[in-house]
Amino acid sequence: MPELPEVETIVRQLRPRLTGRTVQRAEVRWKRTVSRPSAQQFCAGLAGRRIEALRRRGKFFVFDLDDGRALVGHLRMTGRLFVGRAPDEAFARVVFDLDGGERLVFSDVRKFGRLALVERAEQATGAIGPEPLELDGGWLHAALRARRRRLKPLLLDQTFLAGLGNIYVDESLHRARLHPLRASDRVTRPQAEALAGSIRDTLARAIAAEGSSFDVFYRTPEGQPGAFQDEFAVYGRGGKACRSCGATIRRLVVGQRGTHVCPKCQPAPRHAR
DNA sequence: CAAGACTCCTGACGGC
DNA sequence: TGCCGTCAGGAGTCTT
Repeated sequence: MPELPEVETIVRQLRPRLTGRTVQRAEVRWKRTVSRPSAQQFCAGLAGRRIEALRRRGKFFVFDLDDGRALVGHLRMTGRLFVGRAPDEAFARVVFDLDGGERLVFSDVRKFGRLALVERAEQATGAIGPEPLELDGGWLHAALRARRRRLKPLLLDQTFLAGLGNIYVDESLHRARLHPLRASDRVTRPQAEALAGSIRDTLARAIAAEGSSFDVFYRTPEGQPGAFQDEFAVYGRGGKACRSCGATIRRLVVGQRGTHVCPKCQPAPRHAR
């Protein structure tokens, strides 16, 4: 599942290849992939537009266009972006013909991914929380205490913090030695500092590794897998030994999400919400 | 306000 | 071998 590090990697790789390019034509092959406006208006609005800049906001990628509007997209589970040929043409949902004869393909097996053409990027991203790469421990402490939520679902909530998904929440909580069921309003200041640090550090290391690829769904636009899955401490490691203490990693379900914890490093809270 | 259920999708996987 | 049920999961919506 592409999360912040994967989207960041994709944007970094696409930036030199797409900046300054013009979209000559857009073709929508699966209408629901375009969330707004209509597929027809989406194509008409993009024709002839030059891509001025590429950036990321949370898990969204944003292409700023020369008319002031923005093409905003979310990969959700299985969305992928390719310049040139898509490995499997059957999953190409939206195809952009660029100047110079190249093309950009939005491919998506499960069809959850979305693209939008909007006046301002915020219209597509909604009011999401701050970026976590420079997360401040003091801010996080205050924000956690202002809510009464379990830590994991709160960290997954994009309106609270933008960019974390199932993998990096589990990894960050383990590194901070906090249990996912811990009540957010019972996190101490030092624990919040540790959590902020582990989130920043986990994301930075994942970006350095160009993201995580443990199934066929995430590849960089260059077609390469990421390498961060080799550094997972808990995610997908249920039944295996914790690398820091040797205890057996457990898999539980929190908020309908597969969740991985080390019972020794992350003791269950007395006051779980 | 918090949390659970349900929905959208399809490939992968376990069971027989 | 092959069919079938179940599951995973980001985020929005609805219900409790």
